[in-house]
Amino acid sequence: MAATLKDVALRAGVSTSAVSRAFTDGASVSDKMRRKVEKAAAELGYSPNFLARSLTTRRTKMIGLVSNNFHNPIFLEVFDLFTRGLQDCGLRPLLVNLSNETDPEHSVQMLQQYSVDGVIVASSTLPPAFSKAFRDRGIPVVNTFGRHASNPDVHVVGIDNAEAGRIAARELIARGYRRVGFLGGPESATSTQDRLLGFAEEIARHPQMSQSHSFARAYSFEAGRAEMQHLLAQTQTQTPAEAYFCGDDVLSIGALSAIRDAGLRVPEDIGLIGLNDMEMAGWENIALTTIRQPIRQIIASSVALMQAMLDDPDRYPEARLFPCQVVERRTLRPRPTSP
Amino acid sequence: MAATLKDVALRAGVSTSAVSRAFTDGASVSDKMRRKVEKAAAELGYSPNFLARSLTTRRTKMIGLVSNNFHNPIFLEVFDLFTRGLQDCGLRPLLVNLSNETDPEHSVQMLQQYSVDGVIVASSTLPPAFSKAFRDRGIPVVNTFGRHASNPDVHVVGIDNAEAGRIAARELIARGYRRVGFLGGPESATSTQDRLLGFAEEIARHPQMSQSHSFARAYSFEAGRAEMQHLLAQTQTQTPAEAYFCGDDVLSIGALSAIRDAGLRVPEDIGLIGLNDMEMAGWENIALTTIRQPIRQIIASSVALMQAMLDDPDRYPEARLFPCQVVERRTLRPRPTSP
DNA sequence: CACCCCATTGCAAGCGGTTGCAAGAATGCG
DNA sequence: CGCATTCTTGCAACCGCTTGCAATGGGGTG
Repeated sequence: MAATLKDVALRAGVSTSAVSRAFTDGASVSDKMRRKVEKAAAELGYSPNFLARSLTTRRTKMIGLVSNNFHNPIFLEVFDLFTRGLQDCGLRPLLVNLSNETDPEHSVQMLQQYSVDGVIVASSTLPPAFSKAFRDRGIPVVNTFGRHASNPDVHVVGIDNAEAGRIAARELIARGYRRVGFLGGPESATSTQDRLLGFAEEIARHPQMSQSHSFARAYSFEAGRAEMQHLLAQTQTQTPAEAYFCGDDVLSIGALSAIRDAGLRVPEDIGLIGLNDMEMAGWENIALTTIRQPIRQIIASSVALMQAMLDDPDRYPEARLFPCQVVERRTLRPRPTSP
Repeated sequence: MAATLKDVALRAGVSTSAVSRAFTDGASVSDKMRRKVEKAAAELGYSPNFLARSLTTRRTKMIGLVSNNFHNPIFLEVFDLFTRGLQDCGLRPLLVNLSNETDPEHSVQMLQQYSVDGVIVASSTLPPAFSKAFRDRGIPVVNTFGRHASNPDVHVVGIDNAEAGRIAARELIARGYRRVGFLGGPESATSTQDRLLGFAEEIARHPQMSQSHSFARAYSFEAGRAEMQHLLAQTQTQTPAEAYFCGDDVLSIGALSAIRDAGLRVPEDIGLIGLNDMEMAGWENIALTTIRQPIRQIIASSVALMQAMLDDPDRYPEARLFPCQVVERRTLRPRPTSP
């Protein structure tokens, strides 16, 4: 079918090694030889087979990109940035969707069988043990959006989720809210746990504050909407919060929709603060006050870290955390003007 | 590093062929042999190297998944469905982001070098010639969301875009609009061209109707919003349309935001009909009337077609088109009640 | 001109598997 | 029990490419 090394060698009247070297930069080849080979290769439309090459070089330049979050639009940007970032380094993402995978171990094995050079786990809802499984098999792994504390064995890039929770809490406190709620993603996600932790801890430091917690079943609009509907339906039995910190913008936007459906106003009746600052958060009819997670930096850093690990797989694991900032729009009431 | 075939053979005291066969289903091996091999393999933690295998079998089970649309949330669902669909067939998507690739030819070559078994081009904004380039190199290709007419050489799965344009036109006509507008995606996209074609053609059949056309620079919220702002700003110099057919829901939603920002109401002042029926279209505060594109079916069919082509690469090219339906919500005024 | 050095080239042995072929083992039949 | 037939198994070549090693040859030096 396609021309092979041997075909080119034959045509150029040289050895296969010569051809191989002509296609390897940094190899020892004379200019004359290279030209001769390139000519023959061009005539045959030859280009080297990466997979055959990888057999001896032990480098496939393929990176497993694993996620289970295909319902949060921010992940479209995540995939965009990752694929472009990897491509720019000459790496190829092998995408793995773990959404309804019963057995993550299966994916670990599969990626190993494809000899990926490394794996990026882009998720905070997959158990830390999953990322570790790669490391245990000697495959470099970066857990983007992961939890650093629980996983000292694995490289983590993301934000300090507990700190993000604290920031949200401080923001609500500063605006004079008293009864606040945490509306998180799945309770099993490390990001949810940590955001809750920081949030609850900070609120608890202020005796005048009261707090309640609830969790959406996924990081998605629908889940956020459903959970908020649920909260609003309970108002007979318990007092609703004056403002909610939602564990992600998608949850906030879902919640916003539920609140408006119920005939309530934001921020007059209920305040909301999200996390991420997704594109939509800035839309006129949403105008979500949120905590901005620096996605571009996080992903650029993840890719750079992966590259570094390809050179030195035994690199000492590190956590790269990026600071978050509040982006004020119009879903929280204004801070009281100082007297 | 990892155990190889030979290691297992040695340990089990059998030939490498035996081990190879034990891991190939349908191969001629006795149960006893298989058990013996499996035992040794388990002890060594062996699993076969797919890439080495592919060298002789000439099947990598990798499928190039190429797109350039990373700003339309519908594509998150597209990726979700594709990755799961492919995984369920034991295929692995190698994701290629062509967003700002200067030279698509480069990607064609790269995918060839990785010996993908086939390529799915999920885009209507890439030139048909791109899909054809794969076919010309003997790589099975499916162009999902592609244009069938212009590309009789390539398998296409999607909708009949011209018909979708006609449906939109009929819908606007039936609701008594007179001055209508087409607000499409990039003019170079085949989907835009065809939707416009059908739309314009149908409108032109009604002498009482007038139409205008404009194009957003991309299929994204921002682009739709910008283009609508532009249209609204022109009202001094020309009469705006009473209703717009937007070439995609993201454009509609962007346009909606621009219209509301301008202090106008939908559908009272301006009507909108979109295309896709993305999740968000159903949200309470959007409630977009739109033409539903059956994404799940389209993608399931694309994957099935790809599978069929792996068995028979010379399969005669076909176009699989799925019908669209209008989903009525609240961005068009009601049909006049019959007298 | 003899000698040494180094850049270039080819040889051949892999990388981790698969597979056609032929020999050996097991099975069925009369 | 003998023989034909079907299963199993191992051998060895090969998939397409890389690379250590040794051989070649050209150029510089004294």
